[in-house]
Amino acid sequence: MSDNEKLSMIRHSMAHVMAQAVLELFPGTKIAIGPSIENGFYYDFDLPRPLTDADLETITEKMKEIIASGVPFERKEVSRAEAKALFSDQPYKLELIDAIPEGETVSIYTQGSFTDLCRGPHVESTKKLHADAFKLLSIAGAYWRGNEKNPMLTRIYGTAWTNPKELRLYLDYLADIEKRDHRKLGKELDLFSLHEEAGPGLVYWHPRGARIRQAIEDFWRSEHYKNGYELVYTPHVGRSWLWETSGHLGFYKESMYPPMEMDKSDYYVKPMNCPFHIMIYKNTKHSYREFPFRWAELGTVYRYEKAGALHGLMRVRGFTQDDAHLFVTPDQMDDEIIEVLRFSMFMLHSFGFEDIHAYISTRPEHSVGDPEKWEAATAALKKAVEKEGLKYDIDEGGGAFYGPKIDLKVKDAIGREWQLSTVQFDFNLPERFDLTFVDKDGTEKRPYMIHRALLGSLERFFGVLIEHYAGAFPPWLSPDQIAIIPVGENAYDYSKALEKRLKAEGFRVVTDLSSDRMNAKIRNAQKMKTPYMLIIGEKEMADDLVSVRYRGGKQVNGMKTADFIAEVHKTIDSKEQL
RNA sequence: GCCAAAGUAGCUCAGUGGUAGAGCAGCUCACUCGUAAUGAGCAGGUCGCGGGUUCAAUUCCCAUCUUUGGCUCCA
Repeated sequence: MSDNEKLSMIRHSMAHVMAQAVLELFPGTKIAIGPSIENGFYYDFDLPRPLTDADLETITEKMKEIIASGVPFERKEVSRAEAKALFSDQPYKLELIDAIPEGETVSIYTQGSFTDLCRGPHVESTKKLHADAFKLLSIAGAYWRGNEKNPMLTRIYGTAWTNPKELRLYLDYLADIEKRDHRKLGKELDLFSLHEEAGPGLVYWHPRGARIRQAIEDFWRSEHYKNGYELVYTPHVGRSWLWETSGHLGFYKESMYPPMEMDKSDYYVKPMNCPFHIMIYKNTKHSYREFPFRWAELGTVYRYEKAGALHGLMRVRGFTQDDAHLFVTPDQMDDEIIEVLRFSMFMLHSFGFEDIHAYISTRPEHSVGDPEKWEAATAALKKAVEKEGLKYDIDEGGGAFYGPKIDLKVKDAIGREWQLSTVQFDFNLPERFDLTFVDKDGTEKRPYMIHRALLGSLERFFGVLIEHYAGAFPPWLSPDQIAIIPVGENAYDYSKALEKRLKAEGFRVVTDLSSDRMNAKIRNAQKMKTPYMLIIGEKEMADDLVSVRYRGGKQVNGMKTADFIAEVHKTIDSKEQL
């Protein structure tokens, strides 16, 4: 048996123990399901009253008693009728029994006073569980069988491991996640804010956050020009005609901000940029000779996200997509996709993401467009990921109704996966807007249209970056790259002159002229995770030197200022982390 | 949208049926200091917003907004 199977058995058994504890503490509770999941387990209950965090303690104590009692887990196969009789007062279990396909065995597991309908397997006895290697983590709501039409049950999440050391490691990992939380760091580093009174899900980029965004955007724009893109700008609102034609008013209306009426027309704030880029395309008749078109825009869009779905920078109502639309002829498709993917990988690598996984989604049941085109497009996507040597999974039928796609997910510094890039074919909009070009033979043909975003949205990407770097950005992205710290007042003028000199090099520099002690200034710069701190006093002033304190704590005293400048240039230009 | 919890000073948080408190940040003054917090003082809050109960509500109740953890959703 693999370690994973063993762990999942422990977790599943732990879920049963928890259910027993809950039933003993809260008689009358209806139990639903309780599987093992990644890192732990949960069980869904229909409880006589809501639970509090204090209840988790009580349940934990009860679970420890059950574990200590060392009762065996006993499997028994029963008939459907027996099972129904056993669970006659458990409506969710009855529903589950009815869902078991005819002819499949129905098994139950019993430990102590608790019997559950369960396929198993379980550990032999609660002796095999470790009373100090589990922890109940949270109480949450969850729909019965995941359907929002069904009643909402109370879910208790827990984590369980083979020994206390593993549990501690996992809890440390959770603490690390908390430390990296972009909402917390966003406040501490003064990067951005959200204002409930001014509208939820709308992001305010503070100067320090804006510097990072500026660095990202500058890089993004110059790379797009280098890679054969043109940049465009389009409006933020459009008349209903645009959204009727695109079809968004038909299938996406509930996610759009409501219309504004003006001159007897309805105007909508854009939830996406594509129809606008299409208007540019339609402005003139196109020849195959002009192809391909690659139009990119940092386009700000607004979407109505359900209140409960909002989450820091990760899920917002207004955001800027690093969007581009490619219009290509059928014979350019393969090469273009390869290029997009290569470009995408380059961008992600530039931001320190090395571990990248691709997901290709193919044609769903309900789709628009010629199946042959779907085939060709999907083949182009596969060819591209293979050419790039990317690991990939295929999500059969997981594409949007309008075309197949590749999503790229990156692993961050602590192994969490984030979806960033997406490349999607669109067989819907060219049809709806009747896009054409004149081919070699003089006939009008339909171009292929490809949507792509490399970073996803700047807001979300920013959130991911904050968590990836835990706020300690590589120098090329740091809001302040260098903090000058004069030792005493006599070094103030010199420090100001040095600041000017470093700024002339293009560096982002601050000088701390506050009345704080030098130690406090170092502490403050360190807390802001500034990569370079320059300590300036008599010695440095005398010989045009700097004493460098690096963010990591390393010190190099008496460095020639010119050498320091060269070193910082090198680190910034190479986009290295410090 | 659903279940649950929370909302007190700029931040982190304490507290109470009798109109609020700490630390940090801010401001003022003194100190000018050699690698993660100098000291003293001052100022700062309709206790999320609306309603109800009460002699009295920040505290109890209802409603609402927002946030958090999940669920659903993410074309």
